[in-house]
Amino acid sequence: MEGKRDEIRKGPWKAEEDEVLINHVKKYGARDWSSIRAKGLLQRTGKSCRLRWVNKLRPNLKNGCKFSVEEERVVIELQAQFGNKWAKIATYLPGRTDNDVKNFWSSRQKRLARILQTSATPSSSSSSNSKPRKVKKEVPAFHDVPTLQEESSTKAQSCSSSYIDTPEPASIVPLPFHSDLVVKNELPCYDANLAQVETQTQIPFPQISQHQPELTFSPESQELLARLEDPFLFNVFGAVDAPELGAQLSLGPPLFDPFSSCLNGAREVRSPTTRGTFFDDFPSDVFDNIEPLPSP
DNA sequence: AAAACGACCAACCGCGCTCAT
DNA sequence: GATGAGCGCGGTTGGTCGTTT
Repeated sequence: MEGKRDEIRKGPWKAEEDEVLINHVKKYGARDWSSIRAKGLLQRTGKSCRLRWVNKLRPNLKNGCKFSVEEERVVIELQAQFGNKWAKIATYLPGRTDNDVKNFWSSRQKRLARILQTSATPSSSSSSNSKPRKVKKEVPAFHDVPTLQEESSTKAQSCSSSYIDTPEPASIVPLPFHSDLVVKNELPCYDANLAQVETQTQIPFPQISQHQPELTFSPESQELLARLEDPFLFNVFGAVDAPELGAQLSLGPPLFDPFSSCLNGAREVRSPTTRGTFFDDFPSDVFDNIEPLPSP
């Protein structure tokens, strides 16, 4: 009874709770989180309230938007520089939270790891045929590449970031290998902020060329780079799934404006001649020359 | 049609820092 | 200077949804 009142509520937030929290922030600002519970407004810890506000309720969040290619590149570069300082990295990505960045990076790492693991798996292992499905499933992971934003159609409703100003929806046509195109440096806040950090002057991606020794990669990325030397392979990966690799090899620009696809909910129509089918036709033993990664 | 699997995301937890007392 | 509350951050977990077989 009385204990119930003091009970701290956990789990998913209800709309009513959100409303209370928003009202509190309107009145008192985004602080005094603990007072929310002290006042009996919510049975949530201050910590939980703050998290909810920061990650979901704050204005101008890009909830439901996939990371764009540009954003992904920013994350990769900044991660190489700062390490897992997600909050810091998030400050360079308007509308993104540290949680977003963290989740994104985590997913990406898993994906990369799986790709590499698959590619490093000797074809002999497939002789067992124990898990044919696995192999089949791994390959398409590559042509997840241009479709980072694909699912945005299902979840993108609130991509109303203040800085996103996309006049017209970009036509979502995969342009697989336009490596001659130059990535436009359109990161809104990125440059301005980067200017404060000396070592970040290299970040605008167009300058990334085939040999750019000053580029700093995380040890992990360097390891990946060291193990994957087939440039053609990287081209297939494209600029998204292994952008740090792609950057090194001067891969192409973003394939389309992800924000647009996010905003209009359009779903990318994959050309039959994109990387996807490319990999389908790829000889399975092409990866045989890639050494397996040591277990981390 | 259903099971298996992977991707993604929201939320929690623990630790460390800051600041007021 | 010591201490405790509040807060921020990074790591982790669990649930949901979509895809593949």
